[in-house]
Formats: sequence, C-alpha cells, structure tokens
Amino acid sequence: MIEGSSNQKEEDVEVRRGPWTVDEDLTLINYIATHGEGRWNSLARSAGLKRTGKSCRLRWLNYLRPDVRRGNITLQEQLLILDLHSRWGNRWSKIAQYLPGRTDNEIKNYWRTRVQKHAKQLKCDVNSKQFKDTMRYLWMPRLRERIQASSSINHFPQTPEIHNINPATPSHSSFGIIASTSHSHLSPISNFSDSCSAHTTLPLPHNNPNPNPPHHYYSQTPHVDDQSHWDPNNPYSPQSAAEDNFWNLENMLFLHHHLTHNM
DNA sequence: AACCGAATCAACCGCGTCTAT
DNA sequence: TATAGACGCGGTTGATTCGGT
Repeated sequence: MIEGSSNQKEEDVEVRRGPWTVDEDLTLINYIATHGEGRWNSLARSAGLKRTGKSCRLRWLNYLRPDVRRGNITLQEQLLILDLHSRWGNRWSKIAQYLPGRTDNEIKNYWRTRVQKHAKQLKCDVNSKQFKDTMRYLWMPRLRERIQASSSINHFPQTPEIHNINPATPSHSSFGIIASTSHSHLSPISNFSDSCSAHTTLPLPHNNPNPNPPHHYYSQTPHVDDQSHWDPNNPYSPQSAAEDNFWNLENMLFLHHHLTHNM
C-alpha cells in the first residue's frame, strides 16, 4: 500500500505505509548494523527506504531490535505491569523500562486487550477506585500466589538480577524502591501487605541490551498463542498456556464474587 | 466447510517535548 | 530568544487470526 504525503516536499517521494516487507526489514537491519540508529528521517532516506523516519523507528524498536522479547506475557510480567500501572497509569514507555525486551506498544496492547477487557466483564470502569482496589487487593495477591505455586514447580524465564539501582532514575527515589539481588520468582514485587507501601522492589530499567537475546525474529514469529512453535530450549518460551493465563474462569469467578459481595 | 464476531497486535496518527541553529 | 525539524509517547485503527456455531 503506497500513499502520497500531504506534505509538498514529501509528495516528491512516494511514502510506503502498511506492513513491512522482509526486504524492507533487512534493509533497515543492515543499515542500523552499519550506521547505528537515530536520526530516523535521514536514516530512512539514506537507507533508501520509502518510509517515514517515524515508521522506521517504530519498526526497529517494536520488532527488529535484537533484544526484543516475544511470546506470552509471563505471570511475573503481568504482576509487574499491574503494579507499575497502579503507580504510573498509562505511562507505557516508563513501564516498559522495567520489563526487559518488552515494548511499550506490547504492554499497552496487553493492558487494553486483557486488563480492560476483564474490567469490562466485571462491569467495572478500569479507572474506577473499585477496579483499582480489586487489582491491588485481589488480583495482584492472587497472581503472587500463582507465581509462588508455579515457581516451586517450574523455572520461569527470569527477569534480570538486580545489583543496583540507577540513581539517575528519579522514580526510584520517589517510590522508595529498594535494590535486591534475589531472583524474581516473587521478589520484584513485595508481599500483598506491602503492595500499598513504598517498599516495592523493581528490576532495573533495561537500558542495556539483553545478554541473551531471543532468536532472530525470522525464526521466531509464531503467533503468541501457538505453543507448538516454541522451542523448549528457548528461555523465552512460555511454560504453558495454562500457567501463563491468569485470566481464567476460576480467577474471574473469584474476582466477580468479591466484587459483588465485598465491595 | 463456511460464516461471523471477538481477540490480537502491528502500524499509523496527533501532539507535546526536545534540540539544533 | 525564536523557530523549525526531529523525536517519543499515548491513543487509535485496521488487517489478520482465532474460536464458536
């Protein structure tokens, strides 16, 4: 699909929109490998891509970047998203900093398709105090229980160990986040009783590339729910659909019961 | 097998902020 | 200091896939 731009200057150059082709991806990957990223508009021109700089940036950050992590959102990640969203709201890029390999777009999509959907099913406004309390006092503790239960059986993909906290990140001090060297079976998020307090431990924002990047996207682009494509040796593969899916009937009934009887 | 609504997610858009001149 | 262009974020859209009938 090719459209002209409204901008007179850009009308001279046709601008491609819509899905990226393999050739375009390779062009972008090769160009960035040689010249680095940034200056997206000039990068798009220099690389010979008939795309806007914005489009190139988005494609790189959300899909082509070697450290981008694909596949199901794990229970730990779900918990982290709920926790961070309760603090910061729709600050997707900020939240994404604490989920290595996940993009703001992916987290935003997760929130809209899963969390908002279930808020709707529970007949709650996602921004209502009722729903926020439900998340904080019911959803998140329940998630922690499930994480604890499954961590005693399985080895989930781990978020990076925390050795220090970047002092340059103002949010750390403002929320009293403490450093931890423990693995993240449960430690990134405090106990239920702490969920309202300031003593929550968060993993580092991922300003450094993932040391164990997933396979290149060309060999790893199954639909996220298609478990048959996942390599059992791939550390990023979900353990199982059942474990990964917190939003099952049992939990929905549990939440609905508490919403209708206790709130 | 075919249809259709729901769910998912890649990509686009608008706008505010940042940066260079 | 003013201005233009670049950048990045959050919201939205639309194509594709999934799942139920």
